[in-house]
Amino acid sequence: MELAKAYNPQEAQEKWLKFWNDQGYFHSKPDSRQPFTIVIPPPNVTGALHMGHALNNTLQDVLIRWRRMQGFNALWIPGTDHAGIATQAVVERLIMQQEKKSRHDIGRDELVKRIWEWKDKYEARILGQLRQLGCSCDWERTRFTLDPICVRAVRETFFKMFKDGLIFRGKRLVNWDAHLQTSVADDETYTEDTRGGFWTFKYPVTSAEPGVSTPGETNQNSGAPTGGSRPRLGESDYIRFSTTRPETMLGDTAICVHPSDERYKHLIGKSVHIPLVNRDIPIIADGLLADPTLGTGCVKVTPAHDPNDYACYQRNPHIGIINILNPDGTINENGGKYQGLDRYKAREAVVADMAALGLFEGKEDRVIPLKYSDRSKTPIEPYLSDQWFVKMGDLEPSPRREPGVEGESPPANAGGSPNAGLARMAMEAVENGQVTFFPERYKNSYLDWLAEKRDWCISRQLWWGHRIPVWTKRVTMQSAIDKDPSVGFSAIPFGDTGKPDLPGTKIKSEFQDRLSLNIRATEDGYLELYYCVAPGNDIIENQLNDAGFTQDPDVLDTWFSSMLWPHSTLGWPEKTPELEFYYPTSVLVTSRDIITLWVARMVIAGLYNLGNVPFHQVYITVKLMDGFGETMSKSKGNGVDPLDIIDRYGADALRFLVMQISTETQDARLPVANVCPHCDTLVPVKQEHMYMRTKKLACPNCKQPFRPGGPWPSDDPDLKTAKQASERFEIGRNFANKIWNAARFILMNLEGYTPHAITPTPPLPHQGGGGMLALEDRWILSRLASATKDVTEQLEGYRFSDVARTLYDFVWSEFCDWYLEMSKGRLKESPSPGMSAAIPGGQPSPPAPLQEGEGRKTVQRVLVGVLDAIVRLIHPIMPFVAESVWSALNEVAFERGLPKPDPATESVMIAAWPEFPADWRDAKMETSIARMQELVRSVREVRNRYNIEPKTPLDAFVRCQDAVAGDFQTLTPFIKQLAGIGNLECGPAVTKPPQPASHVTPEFEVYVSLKGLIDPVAEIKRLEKQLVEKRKSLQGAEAKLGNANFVKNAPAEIVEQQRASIADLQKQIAAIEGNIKNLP
RNA sequence: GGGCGCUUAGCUCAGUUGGCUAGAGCACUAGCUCGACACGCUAGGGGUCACAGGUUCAAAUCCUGUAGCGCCCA
Repeated sequence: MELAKAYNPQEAQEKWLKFWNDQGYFHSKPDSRQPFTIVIPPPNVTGALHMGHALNNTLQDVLIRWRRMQGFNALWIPGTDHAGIATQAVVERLIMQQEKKSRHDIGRDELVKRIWEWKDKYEARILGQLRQLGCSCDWERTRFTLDPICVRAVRETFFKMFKDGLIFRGKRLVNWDAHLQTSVADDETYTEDTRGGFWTFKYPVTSAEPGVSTPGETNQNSGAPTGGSRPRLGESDYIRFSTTRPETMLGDTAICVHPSDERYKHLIGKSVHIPLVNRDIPIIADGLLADPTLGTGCVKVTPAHDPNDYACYQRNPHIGIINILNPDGTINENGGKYQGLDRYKAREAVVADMAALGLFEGKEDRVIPLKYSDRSKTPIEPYLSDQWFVKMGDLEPSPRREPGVEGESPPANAGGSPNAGLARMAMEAVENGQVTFFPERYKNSYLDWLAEKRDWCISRQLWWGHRIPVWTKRVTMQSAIDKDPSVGFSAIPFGDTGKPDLPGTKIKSEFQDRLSLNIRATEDGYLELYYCVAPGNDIIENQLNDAGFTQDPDVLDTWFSSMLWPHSTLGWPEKTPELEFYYPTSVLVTSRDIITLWVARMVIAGLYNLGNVPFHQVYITVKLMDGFGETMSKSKGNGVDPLDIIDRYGADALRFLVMQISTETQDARLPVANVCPHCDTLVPVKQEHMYMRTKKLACPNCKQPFRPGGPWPSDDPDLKTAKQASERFEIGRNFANKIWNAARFILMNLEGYTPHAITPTPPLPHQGGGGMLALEDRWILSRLASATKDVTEQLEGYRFSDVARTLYDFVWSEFCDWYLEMSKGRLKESPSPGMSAAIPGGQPSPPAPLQEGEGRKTVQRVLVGVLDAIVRLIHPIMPFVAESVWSALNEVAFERGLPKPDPATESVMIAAWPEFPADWRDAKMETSIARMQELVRSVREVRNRYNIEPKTPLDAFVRCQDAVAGDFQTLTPFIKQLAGIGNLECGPAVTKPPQPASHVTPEFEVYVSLKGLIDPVAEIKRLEKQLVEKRKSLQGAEAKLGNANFVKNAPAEIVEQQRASIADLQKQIAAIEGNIKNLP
């Protein structure tokens, strides 16, 4: 049988993807095996997958394929995430580009419809990419965070939390995107240095004490004069301050100084006048906000529009809080005459008016760090608004719950501490080892973040997502007490007492598992009623609508649905067989930047909903950087498309690289190159090529121009754009080809193969008729057993990079470089027995019981057996080349395997993971071969040094002890073959040829006869260089042994090692010196 | 400001709990079509382990500090 000369990844991918899929290997259902489960971190449907996804998903597939082979019932659930704001923003931008319409122009229903269309397209694309990578996901179980099963889980969780008092309404300063008119999370913003201004103003100090104002009063009174009479002021009666946002003066509610600042001590408690809105505000002392060393030492306080000022307000609530912005970024009614102006227009107007009043002191141009919305690329405004929160802190001693209700269970308390809140519960799961992190250090980020127990703002002012299942109505206190029919109470199942007392209003018992009520009194004397409806109660929802309640327009933070992913995908809240069998999942593979946002919340949700952690292990992947240590992104133009890589190098190559770079560090660099669209040359990406800064680049090879990769808005018909790649993928491509060709060689030599048991134990000579194992056979089996054990342990410890290296070294440097070469003699011997190495070490070879071609048969079995094991071991990493070789083997060596041959499975995917007895490993054997390798290398080195034709045989004389000579004699056929030796003599009494090239090792000295070819001067020079090195080592070793402390303190074996090395070195030095003397 | 990581050959990285003369791949140099593989074979050159102290018989490895790069949190 003969394979193609080179491995063709595309052909293999096409063939085996279809085969695996048709065979249904990816599908899992509960059975009697032990489960091994992974849920995919659902990629956002925002766009296509990038290299980071490829990395993450490759590792998951490696784990799944490996565990499946180990006999686990392996399930990998795929799916995608609706990714709230990210997706909505992308689609809104598209609609704006194509139709010049905003979301308000097309309306909520239409926008949501358009986003679904986008989602369908990108979901298909993403899942297709995963398939191309070879991911063995159970596609029949594909989920989407907005599909009905997930919707139900979200509503169930929300209802449960609402009922448990864990969800509450509160005012918070949020990042407001005035363009998209929504709040955005911190991670959806970025900070950029922006040219701005730094204005200095002064406020006149008034003598009167300011009245204490509440927010409500302040709002209503804004614009009305307060503070009484104001006498004329001197210069010392002003307070000077600076700001980068003058328009926020409209919302100032205090001036703040440091309590220890002598300049202002006498003013604390007095007030200043804001002429723009004709309002007096107090001068307060707050050591946390004011810094006496900066500027004037005074700062204005605008609680509603600055996070630090808001914190100051929380410490000093009496100063009040005034919101001056409308959602669209214009000034609202609290801005007096500036109402309706855009905030930037208002800024100009404020500065002009202050100048006109003589209160403007000057402006300095300054570069300031400004927060931008990642979605709209417009500046963020800190903005005060009503939001829904999840309470993260510990619970009150008596958790707020409706009294007397049966079946009510407190939040799962898996951590064990009484009254542990959500954050505490999740911390305990990690502290007590129910969840472990790899690498371990990441548990610190998790614990530190949870320890803050900050409440989680879960509402988003978006249209794309899970709509908040709360119906609201604002009523007067009296109408509530009167159960006024006009406010719709007749439709609502209010409690048995007939009166909504505050708080803790009861709901009629028959509605308790469907409805939960929260009532909030407003500052202006109204009641706000919030009904949360459990899923599947459309009738109640309609009743609420009919009674004039409105559903909250906001949607939930995307992470609220993502946190349920490990159990919602399995059908929760239904008690499905899948949930029973696969939950908790085995491991989560994800990136470090969402440890807090996602991992922690999944633990919370798992514990809260099911009383059990969602996974036992968390593996945090490295983060991919480009060659300059910058994060990769499409917008920079240094991103690599995984499909381009698969096209160019093959999926196996991509996967191998991923393994290789997955070390325990946190970053991995991947230098990126532009691929010349004309001649396919790789041109390294330089930093000046990024961000579309270079429009045109000349190929250094073909000199033709092209455009470097980047987020170009459109194609250029005249200038082709480069795809991107990296030559680092070549190692994986080459490795796949190497495996392929090793298989090709073996398959070409399998004629007459017969299966038979192969085992290096019990020791020789006979294997019950299975043929005699030669030394090299036992050696490769020893190495195989060792590599297999290492790989298994490395996978268990998530040491992916080590796995790649172990396999690469074993397959390439041991199996191919040495064993395959050594096998060639016996393969040629057919049909009569010939060259084969018996066991060295003085044991006489048994009388040859060999039948015709027995050596060939044995080596065929070993070759097939080891190749079979290699293919299994490599399969999780490089499934396509593995399956290709497996299927080829199935044609000619269907019965195979170590130690006993068995009929092969039809796919390597479902073959068993190899495991070999520990006693296959034989250190003595490995030493013999290593010594032989050194001998061969030293002769080759001589040949290369003197530029002697490979075909010219060399005579070699090896001086060594009898035991070593015995080994060499046994291995003579290989030594001659591999080093190109004509005559080989070895033993203690071997005489040196005249003028030899020499090589000295601790165990033997080689002399290669060069018959006058030698260059004595060069040879002496080389030997002297070696002498210097050896003497230096000798000195070092002698110094150590001369140190009494070393002999006293170091372990005996280390001391012994040094002694032995001194003896070796002395011997070698003497030999080299002798060799120099012998040269003329 | 707090936390984490990185700095080893021209490049990308290994280097287990300190212990022989610090390794690999790519790149470089020289030589190879002997039927597995030029995506290859053979050999070679190339490193003051960021810097400065300290602990130790012994430091790339442990400790302290400095510098640079990067990430996370505030």
